[in-house]
Amino acid sequence: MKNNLSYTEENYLKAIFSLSKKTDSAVSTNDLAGKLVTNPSSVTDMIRKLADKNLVDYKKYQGVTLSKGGKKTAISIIRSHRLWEVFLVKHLSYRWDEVHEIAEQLEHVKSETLIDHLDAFLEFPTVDPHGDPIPDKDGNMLTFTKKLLSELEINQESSIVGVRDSSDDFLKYLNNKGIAIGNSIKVVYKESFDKSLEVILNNNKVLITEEVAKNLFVKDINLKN
Amino acid sequence: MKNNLSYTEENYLKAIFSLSKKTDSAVSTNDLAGKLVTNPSSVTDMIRKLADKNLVDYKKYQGVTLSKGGKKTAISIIRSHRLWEVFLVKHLSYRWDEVHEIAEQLEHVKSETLIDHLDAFLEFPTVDPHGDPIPDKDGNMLTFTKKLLSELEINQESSIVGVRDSSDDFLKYLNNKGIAIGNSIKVVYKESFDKSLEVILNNNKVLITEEVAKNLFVKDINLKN
DNA sequence: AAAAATATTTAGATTAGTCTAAAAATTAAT
DNA sequence: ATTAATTTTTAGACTAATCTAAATATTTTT
Ligand SMILES: [Mn+2]
Ligand SMILES: [Mn+2]
Ligand SMILES: [Mn+2]
Ligand SMILES: [Mn+2]
Repeated sequence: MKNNLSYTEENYLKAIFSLSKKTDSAVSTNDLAGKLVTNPSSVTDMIRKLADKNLVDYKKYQGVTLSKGGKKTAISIIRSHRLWEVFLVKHLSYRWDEVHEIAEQLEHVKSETLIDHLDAFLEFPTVDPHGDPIPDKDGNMLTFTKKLLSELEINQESSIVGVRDSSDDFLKYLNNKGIAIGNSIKVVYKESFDKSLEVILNNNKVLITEEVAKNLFVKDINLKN
Repeated sequence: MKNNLSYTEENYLKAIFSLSKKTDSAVSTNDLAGKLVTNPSSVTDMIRKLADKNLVDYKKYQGVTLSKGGKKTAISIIRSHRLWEVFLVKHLSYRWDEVHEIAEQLEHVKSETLIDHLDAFLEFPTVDPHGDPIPDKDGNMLTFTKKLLSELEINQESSIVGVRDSSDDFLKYLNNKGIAIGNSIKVVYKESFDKSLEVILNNNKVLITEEVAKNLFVKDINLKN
């Protein structure tokens, strides 16, 4: 398990993982370039390099998928990222909308033992401050069932478990409105005209626009956990 | 204060700081190359770059010194390094001989606020696990007076405050012998034959070789603090 | 099925940091 | 004060990662 990948290679693996989860198929050069804010030609170069290291499977013009090893590495970086986010929020008093950029750097620190020590110190959290599941030592993570707030049935008791849009702008917006992971939520009225929702959030009646409702995940309590 | 130096540039500044403190004069190209385990020619290149950024003062064949800004930056990286070391030992249950390499990476994480948050979380420690002083927010640090154990007067009560050799080998040795920062120490007999010392360390009589005595700093209690 | 549009790859340049070998400057020894 | 040894700089090459522009391939539209 002596990987020793560069900062850049690790970011490519993470990006491929994240994009392939959405579409559940090979990731295109252009999509990857978009995600990493670089040029398609640069992506081609790097994919070749990762393929040489057996971290991805790649055939010209066919897109790229993670190999078994590549996926394992990607997951371990995601684990590192999310644990650091928990640390920053729980112990360094950052808000959940402030931690992503710092975690982007911390996730690349190389050590055989660091992340497991951090995990223990944090008492093995299972979700990060944005509600995303944290893989354990072996790469397993909760796949709790969730749905968009916009799809939640009326009068169904639920709670906020994550965000679809994790841009700084959106997180800041939520923060201003006092909306956070773990908040209880129930839709009491759906306005058909503008698709806005009247909800009870932590016992307060609040209006939620369609745009927001489409970017908030809530727990789907029809299914266990 | 928008520095944005590379990992490498930061390491050069740290190395220049550390070498210039020892000799208290301009640092030679060769010494720097030795410290950074690189070639003199590479050092010349990098020094030029740092001089262009006004981080060092440099004239051909004359060695290099830190500018005011360069020194400030160097100190802030040292602050970061030492605070992370405290974190790793105090909260992630590492031993003091295990933390240096990880801190070498963590010290370079860029954030306006991270280190001050960490400092507060750690409750503003003034020394790191190796007994080295931690600069505060403004770059001030304790300059407690210390001397080598080999120079300590007989029967003088003192305590261990640091190491001169901070190689892994030496730290591991100390760890095995149960010698750590803060331990009380008193020399009861100096053997003239091999320059070994008989000392009382934490109320136990122990034999210390010259080699070890020359690499352990003890508090010089003749002077205040 | 050909043309047009889009996606991807190739070719060649660029930058940061490093390296080796050779040249020049400085310092030490005779 | 020459010569010799050492230190430092220059010159040129190399790798990783990126970029622009041009060349191919693929997909979509007609
Ligand atoms: Mn994040
Ligand atoms: Mn997150
Ligand atoms: Mn250290
Ligand atoms: Mn230290």
